[in-house]
Amino acid sequence: MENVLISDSNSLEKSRCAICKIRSYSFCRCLPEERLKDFAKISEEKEFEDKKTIFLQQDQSKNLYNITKGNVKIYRLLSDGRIQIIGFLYPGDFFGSYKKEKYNYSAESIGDLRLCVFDQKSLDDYLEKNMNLAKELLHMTSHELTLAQDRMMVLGKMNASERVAKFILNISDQRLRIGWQNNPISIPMTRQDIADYLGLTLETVSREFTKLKTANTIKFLNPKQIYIADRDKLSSACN
Amino acid sequence: MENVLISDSNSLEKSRCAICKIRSYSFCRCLPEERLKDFAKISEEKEFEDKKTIFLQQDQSKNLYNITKGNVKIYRLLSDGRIQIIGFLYPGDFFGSYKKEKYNYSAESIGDLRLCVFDQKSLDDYLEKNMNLAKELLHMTSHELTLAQDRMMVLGKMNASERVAKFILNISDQRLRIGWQNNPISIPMTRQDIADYLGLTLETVSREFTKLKTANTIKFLNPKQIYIADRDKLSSACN
DNA sequence: CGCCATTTTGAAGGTTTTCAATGTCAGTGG
DNA sequence: CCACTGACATTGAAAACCTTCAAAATGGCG
Repeated sequence: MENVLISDSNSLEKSRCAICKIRSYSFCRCLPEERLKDFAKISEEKEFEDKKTIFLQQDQSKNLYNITKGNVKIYRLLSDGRIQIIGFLYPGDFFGSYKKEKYNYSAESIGDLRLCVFDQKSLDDYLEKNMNLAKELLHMTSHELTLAQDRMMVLGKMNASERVAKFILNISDQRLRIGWQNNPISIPMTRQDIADYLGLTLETVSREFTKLKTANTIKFLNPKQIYIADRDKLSSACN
Repeated sequence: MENVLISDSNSLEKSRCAICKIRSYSFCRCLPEERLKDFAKISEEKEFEDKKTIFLQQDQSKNLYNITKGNVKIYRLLSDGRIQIIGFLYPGDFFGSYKKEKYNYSAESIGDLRLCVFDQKSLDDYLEKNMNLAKELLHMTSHELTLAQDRMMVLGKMNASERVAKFILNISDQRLRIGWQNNPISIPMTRQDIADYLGLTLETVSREFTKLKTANTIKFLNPKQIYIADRDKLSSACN
């Protein structure tokens, strides 16, 4: 019975997009309700377990992805194995490539993950008929560029204490952005991941965490759960 | 007589854009010839001397800029005066902000500069009627993001020798991109600027230049003119 | 409860920075 | 014509910060 309702009536059928909880944080928020049904058709949802590769930098790019649940780390490798984590992505974040070329980075799940997968061509065709969506993507990409520039400052000019302090605040802010509590914050990635993100070693990251703990700026509920005890001190610690 | 021709005949009048030498390297390359005349009307060309501020980070953003001649440095400041140069821009490069908010960085001329200045609103309106332009901007912004991610790798994981080697190659590549000779390359910025771009001190940059010179990888025609003697060695030095 | 991965802590070492002095070059004036 | 000036670049030595290598501690999970 329910099957029948879901699969045929126009008025009663709710598309995957219509009931999507993170739509208001995604690029698709710019679409009017009546477009959601056909928009849902140009993507499919996929699930990934922890530490699964979504694509590698050297792969021929075909898709674009939107996170609906979980976290993704995107990273680059140097030929000798050195790694730089470009970013940790959250629900609502968008990644992949618009152009038929190699990807610019590799992408891997952190914890359980759910993604909307778009085909490059299908999305490009859809843009053609939906100027709003093209503009929204431009604004989002432009905003990502801002974040990337922020990270240049961190990686180029900040010392270890400042980097770690800023990292914690960034996580907190990002959680707030998608409507999660921003104080006891969970750190889903390992110390090694944090180090590769901040351009430090895991030992340095650990030492800086300890310093912040000793200064009563933060508390560790456990190694992956941080309570920010003094946000002002944390803010002033990252300049 | 010429004035008359320029100001009235539709068939004979050449718009500023129609005769623009760097159009093929700019976002406006995606416009068909017949659109150039009205496109030229939504921007005006401005000139700047060396070391002139185009805008500051804290300014309310109003404009978008396209370089038609010369170089621009875009940078961010920390409250204690530390500076990070986000990028050195070349003819054909596009900068500014799409949104009515603060700029994300400050911009300053390096040497004599000429810019096409666009009003945010006018360009946005123009996009509405020219999907191509919106897509082109999306692709260019997306490409900039790739470059920014490249720089995260440099700033986060590369040592001083690698950073300087990569810097020289980047300059060389960028010149090639806009059709300039890519071997004796001129370095328009100071050692301090290079240091602030690479997250190093000017002394370290100078020392690394000396090392490359001693290894016969590069030659200095003068402090601002570099001849790449061994491109392979330079390439392998940055990875 | 014990294992194993992860994290923390310790000590030595290295790369880059900092502080200081010297060198170079173009422009200016005697 | 040459010395002087000031901005920029190079070189040197000591110090700082982060890394490296090593060991101990912690915590999650069977």
